[in-house]
Amino acid sequence: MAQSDFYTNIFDVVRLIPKGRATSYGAIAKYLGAAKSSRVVGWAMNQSHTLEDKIPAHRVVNRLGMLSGKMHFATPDSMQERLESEGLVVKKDVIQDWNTIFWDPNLELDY
DNA sequence: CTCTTGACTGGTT
DNA sequence: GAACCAGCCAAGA
Repeated sequence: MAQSDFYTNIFDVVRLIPKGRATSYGAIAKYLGAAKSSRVVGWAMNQSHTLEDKIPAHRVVNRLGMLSGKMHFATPDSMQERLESEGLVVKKDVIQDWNTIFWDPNLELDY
């Protein structure tokens, strides 16, 4: 692979996020066995826009359900727009009912 | 090669 | 409860 396996795994998990749900950087990192490398997950998202295969990075937010990376999208509003179009409720850059929307790969997926 | 920064998180103060 | 600090890892200057 061009990128390290860690990066590939990150993108793979993000693509598996069901529509109408979202997860956090830490959850992905933890799923990959690197709970303390959440920053790298964020960095991977930053790289995602350079990839040929675009990934639903808008479904990945910080642990508070806040759209921390919205400013890195083409337009800051595109992230919220996408989430809302998928049935999520976003208010003030924060996903409402985050506890319900949260999709934990550690619970939903299995190696 | 060294230093800084960052789409994070958890623990302290 | 907001603010600050430390750890972790990759990329850019």
